[in-house]
Amino acid sequence: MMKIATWNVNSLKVRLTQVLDWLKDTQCDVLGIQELKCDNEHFPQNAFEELGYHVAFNGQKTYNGVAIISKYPITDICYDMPDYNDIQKRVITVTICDIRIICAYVVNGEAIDSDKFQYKLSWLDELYNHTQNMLNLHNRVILLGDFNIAPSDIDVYDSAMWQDKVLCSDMERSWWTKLLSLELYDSFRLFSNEPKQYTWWDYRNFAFKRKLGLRIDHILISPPLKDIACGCTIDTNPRKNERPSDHTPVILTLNHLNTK
DNA sequence: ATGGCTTCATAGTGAAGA
Repeated sequence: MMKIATWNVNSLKVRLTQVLDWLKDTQCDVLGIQELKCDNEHFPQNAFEELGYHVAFNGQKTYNGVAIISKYPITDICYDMPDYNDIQKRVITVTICDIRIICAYVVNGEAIDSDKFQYKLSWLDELYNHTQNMLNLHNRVILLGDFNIAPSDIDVYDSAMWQDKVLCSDMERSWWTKLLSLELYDSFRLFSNEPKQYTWWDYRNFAFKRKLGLRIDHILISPPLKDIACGCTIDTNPRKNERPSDHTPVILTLNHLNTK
């Protein structure tokens, strides 16, 4: 059994104790983190290594930043997307146990009519190309992270209100469909068709307590991993912490994986 | 209800997140 998770922590500095406690509690093998909001000089490498984890990170001051934490050795680290000139640190790609893992923090996009949305669309095109390249080179591929896309109306607390809004627009959902047509699977939906299964809730208006959320954090897997996937769950417990992240972790479980 | 809350930043008429 191997547990692989994604979690947008919204500042690793603020959330470090919560992340370390969560790793101890869940015994997670691999964790992709987004929104570090810390530069590489301040990444808390020792704290993870003291728990027996390896780390790879791609951070910057103030915003963005991604990392991968692993009980197994990390090799072939690729920072950013090689063919895309982007000062924002949103992607890191590594190999762990012969699985190519892409950890991504997708651009939010602010609003459909904004410049940031145009940046989001071009950025998504580049992530599609990068993922396709990885699939051409590797059989076992995982693309995980904060996608800032709710794939369908059952992933949204008020789909009428969110219709044509950023995170739910036809443009973003078309990209999602195109991405999955590379033969990737939304691992959460392999095991559940239940609506109202969310990974993010607004800090405001008691959104978590009122169950007003979105499912925007995902773990996508290639066919050989689909064959050994035995569960994918959303762990809402960290959202109940004092000073929580607004996102909560998603955990994929794989069976029969040779970790040598 | 164009607000609500949180973080990082600076001391703003804040910016950004989702």
